[in-house]
Amino acid sequence: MIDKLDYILALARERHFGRAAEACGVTQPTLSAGVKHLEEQMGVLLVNRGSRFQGFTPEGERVLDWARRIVGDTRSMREEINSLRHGLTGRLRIAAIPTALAMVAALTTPYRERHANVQFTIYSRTSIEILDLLETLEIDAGITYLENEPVGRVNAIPLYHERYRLLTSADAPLGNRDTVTWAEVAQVPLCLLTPDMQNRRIIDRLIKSAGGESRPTLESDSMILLFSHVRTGRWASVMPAKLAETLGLTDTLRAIPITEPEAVQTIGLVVPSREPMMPATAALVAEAKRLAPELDEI
Amino acid sequence: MIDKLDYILALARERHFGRAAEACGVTQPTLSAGVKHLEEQMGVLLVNRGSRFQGFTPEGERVLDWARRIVGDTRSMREEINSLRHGLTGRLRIAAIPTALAMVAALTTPYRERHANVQFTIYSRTSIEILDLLETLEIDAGITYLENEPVGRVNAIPLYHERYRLLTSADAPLGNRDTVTWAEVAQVPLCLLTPDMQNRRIIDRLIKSAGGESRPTLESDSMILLFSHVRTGRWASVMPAKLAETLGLTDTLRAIPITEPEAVQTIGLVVPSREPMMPATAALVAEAKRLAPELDEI
DNA sequence: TGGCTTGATAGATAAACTCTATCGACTTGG
DNA sequence: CCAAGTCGATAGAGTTTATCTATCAAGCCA
Repeated sequence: MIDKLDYILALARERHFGRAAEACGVTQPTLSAGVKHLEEQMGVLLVNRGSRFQGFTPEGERVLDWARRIVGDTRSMREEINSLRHGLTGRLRIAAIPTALAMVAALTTPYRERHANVQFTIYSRTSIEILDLLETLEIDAGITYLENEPVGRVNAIPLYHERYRLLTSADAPLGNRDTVTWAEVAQVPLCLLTPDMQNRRIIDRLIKSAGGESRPTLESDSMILLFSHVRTGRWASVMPAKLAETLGLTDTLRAIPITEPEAVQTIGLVVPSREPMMPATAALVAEAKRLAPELDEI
Repeated sequence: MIDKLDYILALARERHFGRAAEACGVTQPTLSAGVKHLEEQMGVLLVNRGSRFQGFTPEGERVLDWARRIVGDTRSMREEINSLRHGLTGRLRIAAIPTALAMVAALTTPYRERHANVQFTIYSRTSIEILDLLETLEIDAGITYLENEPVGRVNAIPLYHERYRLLTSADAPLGNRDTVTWAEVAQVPLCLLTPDMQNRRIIDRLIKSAGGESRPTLESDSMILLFSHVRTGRWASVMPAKLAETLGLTDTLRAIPITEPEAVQTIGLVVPSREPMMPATAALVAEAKRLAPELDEI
């Protein structure tokens, strides 16, 4: 029964019987039979088919919802019982927004001190994707903005505050300043994240509210790429202070506070709001709460 | 897998392999094998055995907790999918405190108008037992006091307010009064519920705070029994106004408001706090919310 | 000790599961 | 319009799992 529920979860992810079967470690006929069996048990078709996968029926969608919960709980149960005997083990799947990636180490490092047998998989995703992945339980935790855009049925633990800096070389325009305004930043050609990133949308909004217009000369979904451009001394960017510090400032590369307004975003850990949590996730939440007070000091 | 979890739930209820097997509709060896299989999967003993059932190990208790959730969700899923096609069906298990039993009909009657295919099982239990049954998901909803004693992880919907009356014959002492005080009530020989009932504890507290002492001449766990005694004209009791009205007042049998203080208890529907609820339970909550405003008018 | 209760075990049978191989419907590119 | 490819369903065989009946061994109580 639980296996079958797992089948349709894979099917929802892969949208393809063959690949879903592979993901479950069974052959395609086995998965097909499993789905069919589930449909017989429920007395209703769950999957629309017509010589290929065509999505789920409304009933199928509801079953999917329950299946995520039931399969997730089953997994949590195993992990909990296992952790009672061998301490925390398993793999923690975390997704973080690109601008927060540099801060993840602050969380994972002390965590690993305590729980050496837990492994991590960390994805770089947009804030919207993170909420989706949390909803479908494909990740155990996310690190993203806690404000601005609605978060769904999740628990949030504030981690630190993101403040913006103009990252530019010292000999570029504005490069000698102690602070700059958003109105001034709006005049500079920038490298920014792509507009599917909330960070970009926030910066666009700030520039716009300062009367400017955001027309970046270069866009990318990779902070590394943006930073490497700025590093040449010929480009500028706007990024969170902590990220700039982590990536490394030099004499010629400056991170200048941007004021008027001094924008502050709260970044936090978000986990699916289900009682009880997986032990490994609960430990991550504990670590986040322990860490939060000192993170803004760094 | 889910079957096996069901086995240990039955085992927890029955505390006996044979009876648990019977409750699950399988033979005892099948249930034994199922439990053993579960223990192998978890890699840890779940049940303490020594030629007979001796309770669960700590790990077993945790698995039980998860099993209630997982099995409950599975059941909820089936019910929901079924209700999408055939409307609400199934059986709603409700437990109510004795003093609220007369009010249950106010909830079940309009419910049944809307959902004719839902069947009811209604238990009379103490408020403490109701919370236990909710915790272990052995009932779908309870009707009990919302105040005084802590309710656990449940959602509560207020239904109505319980006000106390001295139920006595017109020609008995105090029988001609329009109101009486708790101090006066304390002087009268009473028939009351047994002390395991919260209603009794509340009345004891009220009598005590009025300087009296509660020494009922007759105790029972059945309101019917108390009422039938009062009906003879030779006994008196304290019971909620609504209950007295439901049981039927006559010229010679009076329900006299008790004042100083005028004690009011909130009675409400409580359901397990899990998202999402079973559709039949959700409909009961909806009915309760619909009904609550008018119940106090009756 | 002897009878009773309780849960584990053995062996037979039935049911369920999963695989390989193949089919038929549909899509796509030439 | 056809040939090749993709996708999911189906058939049939082999294996595994589940469940039953019958029986056993340990503990309990008189």
